[in-house]
Amino acid sequence: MSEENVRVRIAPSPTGAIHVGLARTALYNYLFAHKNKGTFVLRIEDTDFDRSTEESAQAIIKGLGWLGIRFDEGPYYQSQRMDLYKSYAEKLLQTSHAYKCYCTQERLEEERKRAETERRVWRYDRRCLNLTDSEKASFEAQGIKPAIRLRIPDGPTTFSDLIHGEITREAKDIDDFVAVRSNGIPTYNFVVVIDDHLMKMTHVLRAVEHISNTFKQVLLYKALGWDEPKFAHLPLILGEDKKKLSKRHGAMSLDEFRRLGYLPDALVNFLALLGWSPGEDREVMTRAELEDLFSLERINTSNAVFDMQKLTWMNGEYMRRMNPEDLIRAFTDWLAYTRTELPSEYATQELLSKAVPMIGERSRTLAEIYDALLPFISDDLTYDESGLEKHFRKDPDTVSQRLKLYRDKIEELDEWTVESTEEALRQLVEELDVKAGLLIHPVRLAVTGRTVGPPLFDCLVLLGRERVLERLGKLPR
RNA sequence: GGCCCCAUCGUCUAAUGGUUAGGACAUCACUCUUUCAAGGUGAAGAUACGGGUUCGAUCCCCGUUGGGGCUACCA
Repeated sequence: MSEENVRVRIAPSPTGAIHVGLARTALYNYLFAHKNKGTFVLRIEDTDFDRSTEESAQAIIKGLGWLGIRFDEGPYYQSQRMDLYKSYAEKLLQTSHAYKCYCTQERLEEERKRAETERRVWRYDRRCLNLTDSEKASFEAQGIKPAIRLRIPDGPTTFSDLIHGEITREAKDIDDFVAVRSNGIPTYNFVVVIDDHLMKMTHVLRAVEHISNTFKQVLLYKALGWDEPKFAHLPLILGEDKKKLSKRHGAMSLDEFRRLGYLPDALVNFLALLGWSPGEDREVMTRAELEDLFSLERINTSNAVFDMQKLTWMNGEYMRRMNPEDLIRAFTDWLAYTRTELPSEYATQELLSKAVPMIGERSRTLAEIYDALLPFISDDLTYDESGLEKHFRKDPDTVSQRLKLYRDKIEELDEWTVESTEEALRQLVEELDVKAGLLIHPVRLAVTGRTVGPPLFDCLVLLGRERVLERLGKLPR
């Protein structure tokens, strides 16, 4: 199924860190646009002057850029389009679809609270709906600036959602909401309609939390005599606690994922699968495949819990499929992004080019690579406690003796290679008539401080003879 | 509280008015292996409940329960 001249947008409010919910919504819009050869627009909804920051707007653009989500138009800033909105408010007033409201916020707040304690439903009581001219004049004389409210017409309001089907709400359940604040700044529900119309949006894909706003917006489209776009309300991404993602959920900002060492492609793939599935048991997909397979019809109705473990698994999949050069670049980019300095003495390009692919094979995030790299780029070893317990403390004298024997053997080696160091160990093992593991494990522990890592003899070569001899002589207790 | 949305393994999901309800992550075994990771094999694990409709419902309808969202002169 292909749509004609698709135009979609994301319209984030720049009021904080960009989190994965926004990223997923952006991704779906982006995929939908690409799939239909349409246009993807970014519009910054900064009508809340108190909370909006340019910094946050930039972070959103950067964050999406990191994910490889590019837009074809924008960013448009609503704060720069204020003049445009005025005439439409005026028009609503003239056609009696809206009215001026002089109620103070304090009074409304009070009423709301009272209703709450009395367990009554509060809705604006339309006190200002039928104000006479003289009443209005009196308020104006007192210097009270009016807000503009939309008059919700009687009867049910229905819209057809591409994912949920028809959804209806009765007029009594919709508030005469404020379209223009008393300070003259229009609100989200008002400008979103104007901009979506003016920008010729054909589809609005956004999270289900906007369903209740949609009724207000549909009414606005009607009042202004415009056709509405098609709506599709996406399921929410929930945290482990099954609540909507918010600031409370710590590691959920894009920046945080980047710091933790996740790859944008892996995150995109994972996010795509949160609320959508291509069927046929497909999971790991390239971006091109994603664009090709994506369709609104296969978006789910129910919310999805963000499963960090699965993301981590998928990230590992991507890391293992990367070629060495790309992996090294991703790793060094990550170092730069997190401002992680490597000790220059050992952290040479040469070492990185050998070590990173080897370590990357057994890591799931870039941060894990860094951690596993530590023994090779620093002489400040910390020894794994359970490793010491298992491979050393049970019989320290014997182990020390064996390590010393191995040290003596490899000190004499003509060449320092994976083969030669292994051959030396095999010989020693035979001479001592013990299992190879009895030597391998303590040696690994002594030279890396760890019980896990790349194959031992690769580690030895990576470290170089000098450091290996040094470490074999400096035993843990 | 009111309104709205939702309901398949712990999690992400697939499927059909008739299937042994499939896959993935996670878990647990076993295997491979110098460790770890990866790989291989296998195990355990779901149609929330109650009514209908139907020859037959996980699937369609209603209700219950549960979860979620919204309930601003935020978006």
